Amino acid sequence: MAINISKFDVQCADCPIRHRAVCSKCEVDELASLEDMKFYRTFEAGQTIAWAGDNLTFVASVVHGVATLGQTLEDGRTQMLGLLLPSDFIGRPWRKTSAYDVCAITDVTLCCFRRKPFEDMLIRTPHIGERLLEMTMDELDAAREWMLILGRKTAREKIASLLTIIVHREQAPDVPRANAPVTIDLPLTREAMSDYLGLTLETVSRQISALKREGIILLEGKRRVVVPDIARLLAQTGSDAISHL
Amino acid sequence: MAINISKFDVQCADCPIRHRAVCSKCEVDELASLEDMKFYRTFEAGQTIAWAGDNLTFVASVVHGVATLGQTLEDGRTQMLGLLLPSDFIGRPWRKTSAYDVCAITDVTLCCFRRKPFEDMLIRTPHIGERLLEMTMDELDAAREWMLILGRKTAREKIASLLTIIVHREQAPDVPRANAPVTIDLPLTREAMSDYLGLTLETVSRQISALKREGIILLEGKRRVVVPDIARLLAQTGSDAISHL
DNA sequence: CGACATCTTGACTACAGTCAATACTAGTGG
DNA sequence: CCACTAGTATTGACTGTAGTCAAGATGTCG
Repeated sequence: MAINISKFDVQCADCPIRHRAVCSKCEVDELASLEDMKFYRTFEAGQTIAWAGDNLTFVASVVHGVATLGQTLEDGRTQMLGLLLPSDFIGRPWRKTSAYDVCAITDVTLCCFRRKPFEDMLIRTPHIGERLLEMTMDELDAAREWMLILGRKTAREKIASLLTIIVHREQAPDVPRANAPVTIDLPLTREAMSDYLGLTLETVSRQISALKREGIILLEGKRRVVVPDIARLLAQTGSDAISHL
Repeated sequence: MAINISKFDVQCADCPIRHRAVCSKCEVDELASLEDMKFYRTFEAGQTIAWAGDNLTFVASVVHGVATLGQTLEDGRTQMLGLLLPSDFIGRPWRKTSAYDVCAITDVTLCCFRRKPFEDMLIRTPHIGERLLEMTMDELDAAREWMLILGRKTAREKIASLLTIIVHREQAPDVPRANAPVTIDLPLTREAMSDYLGLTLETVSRQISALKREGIILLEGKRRVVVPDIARLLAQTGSDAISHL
């Protein structure tokens, strides 16, 4: 597992996730402390960042790229537990090992902090803890929304829900414009979608074909989806309101 | 919805959840502030504490009893998202409405704080925020464990997992004794179990009957379960390690 | 005892899983 | 440039698990 340590010396002030990551509430002096501690790591698409149970000596923010959080049963069944996008946080303070598998699905850059110094900083710097609390609560809401999808929705509803969630994330939520067509690039293979939704990849494929056949979505290539009318897609999700991640 | 405001004036020092709840890290002076703010509320078994979308003017700790966190699709399908046991926290600071249905399944006593003063206190008192962060992270881990159960396990594995989790909670985790028989009282009806596991109540009933037929569990009445050999039950869960809630 | 909740069991159905063949796409090397 | 391969996606035929509908059993409380 080759790990590239790339020290760009990106200034926090210029950081693309400065205003959303765990550091977003920090004052200039606090940011300076973090700046001293931080180091970058990059992972290639497909690389595993950590296996469940691995020692994790750092915590980190995703700067670029997409990673997944997942868990595996001994017979190989896997369930994806979350998508990690830029500004999302990896690791848990005061816990030595990773509870989940973390995999880079695109090339990923992490802004890392060794765990112990970060924990000390967390105690000394309430702004970090406050932001981490907010982010953790958002994750919890997202996880609970997924529980409803996993436990109670049909295959078709699951696919529609996933697409809806991705639409809401890609298109910044500021403009809730009526029914202009929306194009999304799926960052996921059919198999990754199936791991996310608790389905098989064949079922995912069939449901996507069905939605296409009915004109609810259009495909441009395999990974690019056009939604001509979001309302029609929403009607397939089984619930009117889908929120975040 | 009759709400009883019972002002026992229980001293925090004597509180049964003093050392596990959101206040557990507080110093005496901090505790005194909380003591000034708090008020008790009780709900009868079966009562709804809040519906999803309701205005929630308070946050609270569960002192006595068991409540559930759930979500409902418009056609009536419901998914339980968590069990709230004594010391668990209800509500989310800085959010005005409840994101979920909260129902008392036994008589419940809550230690409540009006939201706004609690938010102010949270900023002034890092000890509270630290504890709330810990608790939220635990909830997140529990929710993610459930995602795996909901998404990837068979009906039989789901039932075995639920029983295992309840065993681990009832029996304090201190004694990991080998294979002494364990008795548990289910706080849940078959329907509640089905809502938890994303199954129908008929399937729950059938699987429990099957486990009984095979001698993996014994029933004393409908709600009391004896597990003669935990290892055999664990072997039915599909995963070797089940952690918490 | 009767009324109502809850639970169990059976017969049948349907949705999604499994296994397998085929198609599409992109990348590699002759 | 084309042939070959490997990874990804689609589709079909069949199976099996859990859902649905319904009857009856058990249990609890007035």
